[in-house]
Amino acid sequence: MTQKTFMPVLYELVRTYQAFETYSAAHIRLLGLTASQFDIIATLGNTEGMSFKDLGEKTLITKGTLTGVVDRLEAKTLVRRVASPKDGRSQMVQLTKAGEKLFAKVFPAHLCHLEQVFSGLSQKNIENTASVLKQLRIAFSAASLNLEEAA
Amino acid sequence: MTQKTFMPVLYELVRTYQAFETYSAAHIRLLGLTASQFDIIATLGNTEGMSFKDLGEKTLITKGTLTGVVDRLEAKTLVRRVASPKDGRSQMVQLTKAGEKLFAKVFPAHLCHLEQVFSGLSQKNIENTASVLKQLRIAFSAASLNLEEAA
DNA sequence: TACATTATGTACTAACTAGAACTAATGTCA
DNA sequence: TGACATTAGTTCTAGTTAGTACATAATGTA
Repeated sequence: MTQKTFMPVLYELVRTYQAFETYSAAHIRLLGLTASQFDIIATLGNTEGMSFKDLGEKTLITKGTLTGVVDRLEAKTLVRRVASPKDGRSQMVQLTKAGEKLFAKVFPAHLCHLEQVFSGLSQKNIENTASVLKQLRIAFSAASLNLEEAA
Repeated sequence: MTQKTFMPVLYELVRTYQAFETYSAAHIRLLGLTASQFDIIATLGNTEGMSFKDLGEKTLITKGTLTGVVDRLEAKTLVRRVASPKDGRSQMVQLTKAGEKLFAKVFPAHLCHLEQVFSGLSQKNIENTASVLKQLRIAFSAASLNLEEAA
């Protein structure tokens, strides 16, 4: 490991993620949304809405950022904030009628766009890729935990 | 493929990249740099410098962004701009003495930090992960090319 | 119950981001 | 050579990003 044999896998991780992001975001932009806005619409679709906390965990958007993105979606009247009846600190975020309508349009369209990427890959290959990525993700989680414990 | 069986692999790609980014950036911040600044310092280390174009391709930073990041590194006197002798449009970016000194310090330190992630993974696993990621990246490139050709 | 701790969301900052419009320099080709 | 297209880098904009500090509300404990 002293040969830094892990560099190629990090290189590929970053390049592949970037390739996904570029491919995906370009299509989302044509639909009139940013990648973050799409993630939120997609996450809220077919739900009763959820708290900022849950929404942030699902979309990987940190809370400070999420406030701003939801502000802009609210300004477009695609989502609304509703005070949680259970917790006075918590705000629920829900799709509006317009948000649901947009979800019904853009979500399938974007899945279709993504699907084309995988037409040349076997089911087995796809499953295997997900599996090895998960192992790598767990290795990062473990390393992060080690740091916290040391602190 | 109509079952959207590719969703798990995209989920893992995004989560794993995010885990890497969070783990890596937290350490880089302790070293007094941002992730982008580190990428540039690391790319320029042990070179004679390179053009904005080459630097952008290696670091995956687009040119508009790169101007700003280099501005800030220049303000810290870690890099300098030098007009290309061959091409009047082109600027070369080089590490200054201070930049080289910082490179010599932070680059090994960060590699060491990253290395710990891979201590629990076999060499074979690491190589395999890089290989399947590359296949996925190529699938994204091919899909992007299809779009360009259609246009 | 009173106090301390924790959790939720917002405000603010510095920085990054891609894209588009722009300037200046280079390359093409008729 | 002259007109045209392309390329390199800058500028500008709207938006995202993480982190920190903060106000408010909920929870745990004495």
